[in-house]
Amino acid sequence: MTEKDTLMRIGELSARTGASVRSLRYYEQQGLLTSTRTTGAHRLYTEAAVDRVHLLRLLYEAGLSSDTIATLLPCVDAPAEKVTVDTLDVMQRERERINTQIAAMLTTRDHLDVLIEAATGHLDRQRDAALTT
Amino acid sequence: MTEKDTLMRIGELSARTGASVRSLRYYEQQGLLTSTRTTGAHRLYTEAAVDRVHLLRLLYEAGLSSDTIATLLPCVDAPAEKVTVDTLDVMQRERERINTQIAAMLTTRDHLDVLIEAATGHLDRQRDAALTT
DNA sequence: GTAGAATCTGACGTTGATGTCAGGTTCAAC
DNA sequence: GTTGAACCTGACATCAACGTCAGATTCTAC
Repeated sequence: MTEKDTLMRIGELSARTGASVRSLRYYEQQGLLTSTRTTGAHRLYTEAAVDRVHLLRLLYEAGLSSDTIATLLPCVDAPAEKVTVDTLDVMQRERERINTQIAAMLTTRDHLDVLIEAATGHLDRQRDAALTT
Repeated sequence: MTEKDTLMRIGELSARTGASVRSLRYYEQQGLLTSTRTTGAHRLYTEAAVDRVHLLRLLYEAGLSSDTIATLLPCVDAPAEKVTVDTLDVMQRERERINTQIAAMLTTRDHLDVLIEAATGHLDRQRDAALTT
């Protein structure tokens, strides 16, 4: 058995992932995270849960919704068994959404760079003027 | 005068930008969009409003909030007059946020590519099996 | 001047991920 | 067995960018 069985409770998982306890419970409620339970109904997580939560955070940060993640996770876990034309469609739509949003962010970042350049220049001149007064 | 004075009303601006009428009023309420008014209080927009709305949509799509946009717009309009250390800070924070989110989206897109590859392969095999039955 | 389309303001509804609080239970250590 | 920390469920709160609806007013064309 490779089962090290080093189970942790929700507080530790929260500390190790940065996700709030509330969020972890929410993820479970959305079917994105599983846990075994203690006889007293306290949640127990394996080491693998840490990676799973990190994956969830990544996908959330990339703008995926809980629903979308719930649709795609089976494909992540069961490499090919759970794939349907619908899930493939979700993947491709999401990929498109990400592409357009990346484009918007790149353009916006360029705009910000111009603004930052102008702003630092302006503030530098202001500071110089103040120093020579 | 270069004032062509081809003013348009909110319905036309909506049609030309893709933003809903509701959104345009909301933008104005947030101080992101200005309009003159007809004697009967109907909004009138110049051609420049089209570009402004497109800019707003871009910034929203890049994840900026109304508040952030409201802070930065003066810097866009008055190249250097309205810049303070605070606005510069907002710009830099927003740039950082965009960078980390782009990173998340790139990683997620890579994951999706792997999934899509596996999925198309699996579905192709399924289809082939069905055809040869 | 009248009809019908467009617009106005104001207010309440929605959605999704999470915060927060209440009241009760369980766990770990002593 | 007692205590204090951690945990449980359930419920309501939040926030932002809208949607939507109501009731009134204005514009445009005839």
